[in-house]
Amino acid sequence: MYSLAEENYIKTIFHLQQTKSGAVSTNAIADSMDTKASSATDMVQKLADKKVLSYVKYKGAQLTEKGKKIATRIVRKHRLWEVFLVDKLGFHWDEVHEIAEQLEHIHSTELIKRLDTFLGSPAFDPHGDPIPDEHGNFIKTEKKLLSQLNKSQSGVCVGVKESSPEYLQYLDKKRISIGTKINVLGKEFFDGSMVIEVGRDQFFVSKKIADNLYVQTT
Amino acid sequence: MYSLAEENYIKTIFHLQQTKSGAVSTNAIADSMDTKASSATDMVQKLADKKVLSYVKYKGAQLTEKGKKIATRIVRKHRLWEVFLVDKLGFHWDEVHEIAEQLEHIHSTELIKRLDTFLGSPAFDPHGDPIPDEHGNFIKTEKKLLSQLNKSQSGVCVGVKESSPEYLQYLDKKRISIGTKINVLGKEFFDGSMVIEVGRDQFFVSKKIADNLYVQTT
DNA sequence: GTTGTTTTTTAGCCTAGACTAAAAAATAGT
DNA sequence: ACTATTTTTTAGTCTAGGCTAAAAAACAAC
Repeated sequence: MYSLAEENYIKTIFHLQQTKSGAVSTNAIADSMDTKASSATDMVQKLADKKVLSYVKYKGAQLTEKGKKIATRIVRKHRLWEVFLVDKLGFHWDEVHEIAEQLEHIHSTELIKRLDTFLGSPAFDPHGDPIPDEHGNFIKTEKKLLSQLNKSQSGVCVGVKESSPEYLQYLDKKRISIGTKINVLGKEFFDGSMVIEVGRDQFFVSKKIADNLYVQTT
Repeated sequence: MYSLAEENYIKTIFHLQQTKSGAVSTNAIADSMDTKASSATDMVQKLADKKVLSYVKYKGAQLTEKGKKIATRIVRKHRLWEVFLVDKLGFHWDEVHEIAEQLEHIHSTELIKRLDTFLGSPAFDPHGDPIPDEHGNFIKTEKKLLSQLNKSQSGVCVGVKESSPEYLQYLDKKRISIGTKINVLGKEFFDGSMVIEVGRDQFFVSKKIADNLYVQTT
């Protein structure tokens, strides 16, 4: 069994090594956990003793298979709970992260098995991120920002990057939500603004807006 | 905000002062928390500083109104989660306590409000214990052991005291579950055994069995 | 009321996990 | 290749929450 602190480190390292390849520096860990590098060093050494990760002084840490398994289990729990909060309790997709951060640390494999069944074994969470299965396998999605698409490409909205209430209200007004298909009709290279098609509507979006929306391309 | 340890102490003291009147001794707290009296003393002093309880050295602790409010909120969460686990996820009433012990510490008032609505604002948990409302008020039930009833009295099954799988299987076999009405047809004073009526069935139960079943009398 | 027993508290120590400040290694600039 | 700078680690300290052993208060017995 791992402590709350250990689980949080494992999860953070997992996410960091998803984006950047190679070993993760203690500084990167500390930064993304809002703590100090010295604390990260301590914990990384402790986790190395437990064979959760391999660690070379001054070089950084890398999760072992064991570590990755622990991490995906936590991610699975986090995302299943998010589905629960949105689908069953009616939370908005933007309100659930913090609560799921707490729920992901509940220990009970039986609970997760039953929760998964109760939710209909969803493959994606409300932000469009894939939910690992019991064995830790999950679908790798090609998740891009809307602003990365070019003219006449299209994608399905799967989430937002940094979500303020104002931004979410904007999306509501334009009838964009998870699963909405978006076609890029035109793109202005000068300022990155776009003309997009949503349902029958066609309208202009600034780069700032396109920079905050994640789409899944097929 | 209170730490996990603090919340557990508050909850334990609350339960102890429900059963015994007057101040709760540090020893009683330590016993029911599986810790040492010295640790309980430390924590009780800390909680007294925070005005959660009043504490007189060598005399014991008593929750203040503030403390009781905190405690009932935790109890409310615990029992709502138990309803969720049984009603929605299909757990048996006997399997949920440990998981609810963890879930009761999730912090989010909005979550509890929505969970309550989702569950249909239940008044009782799967063990027959009343669920406090948002303001901490709850129904005081007259909960007795079956063995405390006399001839020709009756009660509704609301829970078990110490539940082993064997005992629960026995109840299943006899078709006794939460809500089952039980009439006492006879009672033997020599050994405390009874003849009871459940539905159309009439049968003999030993004192040991009658000592483990909670009934609510009307 | 003195004495023995039990209960409760105090004093001192331990571990997890955080921190600061200083030392050491790695990296960069010339 | 040699400094200068940045990154990372180490050493030492702090707090929360436990623990043990000893001291102190409360209670019981005569």
